Amino acid sequence: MKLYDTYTSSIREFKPIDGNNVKVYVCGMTVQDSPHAGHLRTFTSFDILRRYLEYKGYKVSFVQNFTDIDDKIINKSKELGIDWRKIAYKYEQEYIQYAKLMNFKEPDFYPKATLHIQEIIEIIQSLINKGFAYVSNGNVWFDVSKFESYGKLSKKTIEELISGYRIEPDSSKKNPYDFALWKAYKENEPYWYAPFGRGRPGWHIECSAMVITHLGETVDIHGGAEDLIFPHHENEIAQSETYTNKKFSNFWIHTGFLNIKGEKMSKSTGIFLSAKDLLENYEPNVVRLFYIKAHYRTPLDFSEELLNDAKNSWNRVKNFLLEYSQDGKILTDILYKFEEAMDDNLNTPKAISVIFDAINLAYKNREIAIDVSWTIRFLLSILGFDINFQRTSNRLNEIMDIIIEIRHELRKNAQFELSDRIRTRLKDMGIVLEDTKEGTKWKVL
RNA sequence: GGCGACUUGGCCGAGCGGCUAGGCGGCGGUUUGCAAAACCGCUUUACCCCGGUUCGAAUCCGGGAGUCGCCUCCA
Repeated sequence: MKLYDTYTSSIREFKPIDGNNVKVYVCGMTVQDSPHAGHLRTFTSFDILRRYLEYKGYKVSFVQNFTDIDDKIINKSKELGIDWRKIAYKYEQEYIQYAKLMNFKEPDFYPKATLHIQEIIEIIQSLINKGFAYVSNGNVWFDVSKFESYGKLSKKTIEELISGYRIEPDSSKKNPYDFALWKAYKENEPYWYAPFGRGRPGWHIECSAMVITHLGETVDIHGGAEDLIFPHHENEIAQSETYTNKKFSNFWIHTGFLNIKGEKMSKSTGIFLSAKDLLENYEPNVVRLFYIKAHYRTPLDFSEELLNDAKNSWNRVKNFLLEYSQDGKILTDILYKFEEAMDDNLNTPKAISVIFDAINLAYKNREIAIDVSWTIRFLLSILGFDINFQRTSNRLNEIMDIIIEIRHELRKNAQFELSDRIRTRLKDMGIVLEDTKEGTKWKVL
């Protein structure tokens, strides 16, 4: 299996460091606000990475954090007069709610920054002792000039960074590109005691602490969306590798953005679609299909039209699976093509085309349809789709039997107006009737 | 300004030097009481532009144009 690695800017063969065990760390949400559709795209990509690695037989340790302390959370707390912990908890729970809806496989652990303050302090103290960090006005800064390979992930040099620096540097820094490991206490802000003064962790350090605590000094895969390459992941590398003297991650995987009209979806610009709005209007399977119809590294534009395309595509899959819902056997030639696509840096658009090819084939060659359907169900489950959509109560089955029986009488007597009205009304509430030669079939959309 | 990614038919989107990608939409037909679902056919020489390499390039090389991202918080 091959994966694109940002660090080497190349597609490389993936091999776990430790036998069959794969350690994956994904940078999760800073719980400062409700999740939006862009977040869901990113985490869908990593959900599929994780599921596919497991399908390949690896034992995956999957950790995705919550950063539950930062400037925006504190500001919001001040603004609303609500304890910052309550705000963080609220958005954390919101994220988990949507993650469940999206059928993201639950991470082995959801660590939180504020539960790792001791580990953070230990790392910072070590960096100070090693001479890579310095205390200034109660802040602790990482001295970037000391870390030789700074910029190697984002392909930047310190010189370039200086020339491009666009904001007023903090006066307590030696160099404008030094970043905060620890922020000095300010009035009315949360703080913890540390040997170098009370304050709170800067952004970046919490991830290093959580990775090292839960997965170890070197992980197989570290990921996030592409906006994390710089400075977040660059800084994680600098502080972690200085602390451990070991390579921090074997692979760096970054996902493309979800855009709206070509512009990056982002809370700060106001251009975004909330997870709530998205999932109220489209079922999770459709959303998932929409996301993975594009490769995870390419930018993807959001629009109603494209969501509807995905919805119609999904209906084709669903219709096929509902028509052939019996147990069958796995067709290995389809499975092989699917694996070939997925092994190639998770080429989900190609993998989906394998599924549609198989459906087309089955419709033209119905004796294999049951096995094709069975195979597709298997493939969809690897991709994280929830295919148990036939859940209907016995009560509903009985009611539908009665309705269909009555409609049958009506149609026999050519009372089409009435029978059509029943069909239309049911369709409005999401129950579709199909009058076929073999009788009337129904399904819940 | 620096660095990076991208540019494929009406729309989305694979493609990694020769072999129909796939989906959605549209049109016509088969089927149906009408629908739905499905099937068949069509949607005519798709690959940003200009050079080059090659028997052969959407695919490789050079140049140009454009879009987006990162360089500040961001999935």
